[in-house]
Amino acid sequence: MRATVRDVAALAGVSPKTVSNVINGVVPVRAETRERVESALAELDYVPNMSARGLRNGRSGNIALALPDLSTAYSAELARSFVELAHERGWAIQLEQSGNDPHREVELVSRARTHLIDGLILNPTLLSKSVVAGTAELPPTVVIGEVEPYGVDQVHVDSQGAAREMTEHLLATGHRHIAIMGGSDERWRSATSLLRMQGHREALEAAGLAVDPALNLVATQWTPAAAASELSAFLDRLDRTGGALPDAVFCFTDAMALGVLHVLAKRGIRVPRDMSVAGFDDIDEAAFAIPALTTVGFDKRAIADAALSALARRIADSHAPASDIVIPHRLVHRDSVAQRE
Amino acid sequence: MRATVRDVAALAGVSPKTVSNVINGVVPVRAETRERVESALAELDYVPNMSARGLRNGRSGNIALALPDLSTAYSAELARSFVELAHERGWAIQLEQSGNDPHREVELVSRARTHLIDGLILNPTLLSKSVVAGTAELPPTVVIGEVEPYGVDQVHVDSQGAAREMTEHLLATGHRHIAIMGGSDERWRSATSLLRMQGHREALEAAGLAVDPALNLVATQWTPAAAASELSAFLDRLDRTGGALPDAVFCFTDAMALGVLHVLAKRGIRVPRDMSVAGFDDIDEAAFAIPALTTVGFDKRAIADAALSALARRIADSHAPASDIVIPHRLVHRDSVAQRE
DNA sequence: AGCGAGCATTACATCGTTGGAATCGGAGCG
DNA sequence: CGCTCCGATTCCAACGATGTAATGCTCGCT
Repeated sequence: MRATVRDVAALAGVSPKTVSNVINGVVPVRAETRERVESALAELDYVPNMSARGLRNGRSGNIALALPDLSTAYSAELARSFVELAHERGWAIQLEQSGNDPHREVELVSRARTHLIDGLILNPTLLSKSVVAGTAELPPTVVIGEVEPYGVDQVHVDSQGAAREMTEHLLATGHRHIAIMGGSDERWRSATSLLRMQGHREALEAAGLAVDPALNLVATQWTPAAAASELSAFLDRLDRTGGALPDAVFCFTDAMALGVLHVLAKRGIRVPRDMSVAGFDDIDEAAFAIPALTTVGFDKRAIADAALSALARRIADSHAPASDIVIPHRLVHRDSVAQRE
Repeated sequence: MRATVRDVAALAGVSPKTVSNVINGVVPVRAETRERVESALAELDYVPNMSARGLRNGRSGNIALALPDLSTAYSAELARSFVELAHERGWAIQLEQSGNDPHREVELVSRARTHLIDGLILNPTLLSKSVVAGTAELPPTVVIGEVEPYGVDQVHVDSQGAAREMTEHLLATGHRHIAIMGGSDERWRSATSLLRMQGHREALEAAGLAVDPALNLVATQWTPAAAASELSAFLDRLDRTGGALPDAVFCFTDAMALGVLHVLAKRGIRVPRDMSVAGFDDIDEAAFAIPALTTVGFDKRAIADAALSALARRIADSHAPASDIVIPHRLVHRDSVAQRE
């Protein structure tokens, strides 16, 4: 059996509480006593029982990380940073998947209590104001990504600004017919998508160009497969109608850009010579795409760090004002965008 | 505050234990009483406190999933399946990263007890027999991947057989100088790598060919970046010495294949015309590589399912004989391997 | 030596749940 | 009518850690 504080106390010749004091280090303990206890701890290989500790002080040491689709590279990179940084703070990460299912998002928020969660980090795609507001008792929650501000702590990049910059860059390099992959329409919409569309539109309008709705490609999932199939359908449509190719595709995630690059390569459309492609996220694979992907980069570790800090603050003081932390981004210039004549 | 069994009991006019009996359903409860309790449960929106339950009966409902590198696509896909399937069994997944650090692997195994873990699913790269054997009290553990059999439940694909088949396929399509990416040598080794090398060697020898150690490319991490840099160094070496290009590269993971494809594209070495490339894992991105990657596919969901079943069995009966489940694989033929005349 | 101050340590109770033993109530039997 | 028996329910204790209040100890000062 595992050693308990009682065992350690007996071995060190002190009371259980003194052992607890040594471990937690808040109450002062005489140096000599501490030493005895510590060697007893080591000898018995004591590991605290988190259930008991959690029961006593209401903390489990677990926080949930809920991501929309765990199988994407972006999720993986984010999860990695979270696990590493949470560890440094003595937290373990419980992984949850929200899917693109709004019911699941609601359930996660309301049922988070089931599994000993001290806090919840949520990356919603669809979560709307009412969902969170409607829940009486929310666990301490930090939202990654951009949603309507509803008084919850948020950490995110400036999607709108970044999209505007990328489109400005495409315009500056001579592109005039820029398709977007991952747009929203009446069939499918997400907060992130809308913001990136908005930034894109702003850049176009500032340049005196109109938004062409035919160039808004909607992917119901932000995966390579969905993007590939959407782009194929689009190109087929162009073939039939004899429409002109766009000179660039701005993909709202790198994952979709990979699907786009694949389809273009397969059809003999050369990137960037015939068409430029830009992404968003700067996932590890982006640098190894063919050609290397020009994209919007930001520090995923910084997101995790900021989110965990915000969560720690929220747990400590549930009435603190909601924070809204913006993680800086930058355009990462690689080889998939070329200067047009 | 959250409602407790006491609150529910008071509302239903019964004792706490009766409430517990209703919830757990092992001890018979009169239908009329059960109804009263159940409506009280619903009214108070009772959620059991898992810390207390865990303290009482030693179960937390959490299992740990420890993967070597969480940022890879393969890890992400696996994690996704695990999270989904674990949920169906009422478990939550706690994510851990073992890195390629053997100390960390040891620590995970021995310290797993810290965080209320009912079981551990471990995907070791380096874990050796002694590590697990040396630990006095192992939590119920299932190993994903192939390691020396040391009496622990295992779930894995037949790496050796799959590698042999892939090399046979490359030989059958006329390749004669096959480099491997992800091999082991005195500097770096992993069980998986050694098995795949072994399968590769068997195929070569069966065809009467010798293994050329110069074609064994070692990547200290199985990432696109490491593979790209290793391949670049190799090609530079060939340039200097005027050696002949291999006609194929068999990458021991798809992630590395992506790095390899990128380097080849950048150097103008056409795939598959000048050189074939094969992978292993069939990650989602493999179908969207340029060209689409020929690889070894297997059902990641089946791995998760088998591992969870094995773990459930192990938790129920810690003395059950160790199982060794082999997940079937298949060659997935795409466009990165061509017939050499 | 005596006394209080102040720090180190202990005893006890408690967190919420659930095994196990004890108890209660009602049905069945002599 | 009383007794047994059995199923349903209750009571009690325990899981392990820790906050609180009480106690013990040492030291310095007179």
